[in-house]
Amino acid sequence: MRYARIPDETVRRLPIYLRSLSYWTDLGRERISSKDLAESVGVNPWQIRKDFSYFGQFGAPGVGYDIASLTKHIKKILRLDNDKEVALVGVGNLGNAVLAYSGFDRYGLKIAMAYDMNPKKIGKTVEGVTVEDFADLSKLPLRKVKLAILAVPTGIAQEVADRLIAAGIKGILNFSACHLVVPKSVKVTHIDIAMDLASLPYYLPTR
Amino acid sequence: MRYARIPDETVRRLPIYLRSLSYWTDLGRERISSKDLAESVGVNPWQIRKDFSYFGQFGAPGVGYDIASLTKHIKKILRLDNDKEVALVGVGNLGNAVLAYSGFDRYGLKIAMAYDMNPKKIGKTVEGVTVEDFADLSKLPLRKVKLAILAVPTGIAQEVADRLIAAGIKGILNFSACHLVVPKSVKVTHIDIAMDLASLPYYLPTR
DNA sequence: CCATGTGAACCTTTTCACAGCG
DNA sequence: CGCTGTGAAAAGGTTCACATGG
Repeated sequence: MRYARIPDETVRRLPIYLRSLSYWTDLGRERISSKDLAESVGVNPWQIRKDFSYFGQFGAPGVGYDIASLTKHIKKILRLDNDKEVALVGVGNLGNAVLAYSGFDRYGLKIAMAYDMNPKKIGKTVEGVTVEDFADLSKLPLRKVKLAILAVPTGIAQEVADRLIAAGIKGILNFSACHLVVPKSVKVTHIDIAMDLASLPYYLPTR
Repeated sequence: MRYARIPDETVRRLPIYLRSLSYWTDLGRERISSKDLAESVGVNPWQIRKDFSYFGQFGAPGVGYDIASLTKHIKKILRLDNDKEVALVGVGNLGNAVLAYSGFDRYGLKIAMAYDMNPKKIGKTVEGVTVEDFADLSKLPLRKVKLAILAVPTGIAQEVADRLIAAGIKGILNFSACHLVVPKSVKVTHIDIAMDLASLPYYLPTR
């Protein structure tokens, strides 16, 4: 069943594997078994083997997976093989945290530009990125950026999203507390910190 | 099938409904149909009706749902009916953003204390919360806090998680880039910004 | 008549068991 | 013999169609 449709859940897990593989690479390891990889990411070994089976044969039976080639292949599947620039919109508290975050390199992702509407912020350089005027969003197509991180107040999120899409953005990581209405050709991933926290109490022991 | 085991996916969606309901409440609306609610959160009407059916009968056929009583009931299901205090560990860029985030009230959640190991930060007050010494984590049980947000560097995340659990924490929102190993009685929700961004390119149009 | 509640069908994902290969 | 790859079974979730009730 090689290269058949890959389940969404598998796609969601691939970056997790990638993160762990980069960890093992840093430690100088060359091969890893589904069992060891499973343990380090917190899933079952057969889940991992099944996931990898969707995109061909990889491991050597009796030996395991070659970390370097597995990494390369997962990156290709996820289209992370070429470095990608990402635009950040909204340089408030959260935007600053995103700019300071160091975990993007591993995936070949780079926050290459930042936008804000506050005149006091425009022109300043944060973490090596100069904050540009929100009004210049329309010039985005020139830079061929396809991904954006939306870290603006909820009230203007939809409007900003519309403008991002008009500027050619095809993938949005949305931090604001609202559902975005977008064309089918645009993929939105949503992070709502409060919401994630809100589902925890349900799982707390009742006592 | 009332009050039978509620699917995890339904539990995950309940806070989304809650968020939308609070929006409609603010607008002064009293009743809402599954169709309207569905539209405002981006799911199907029958999904919503099915979700609600797990915990009893609510709506009035031909009329819709009473927003106030529905809100109350969802909060009860999620155990958000009593206000809950949350401990934040790690007051770096991300920790600051979490402290400044205003979306917790809606769920009856409140970041009531913050911890850091940096002497320069200890004692300072950020967003009304005074940063305490990391070493005082062990005093946490006295405050009956069950939830914590982990916003520390990846390298020390597991160690800090162990200490949180030792201090009686039962639910952790983990922002660090690693899988936490915890006892079954502890629930961990994981947010990895880079990882969420990393799965977007897969869904980009190939052209 | 309109909108809910739900059994049944359908689809997706996970788990299992084991064949196959170095 | 150890570990991968995979069909098949089981579980979990979504969609549908329609009975029901104000």
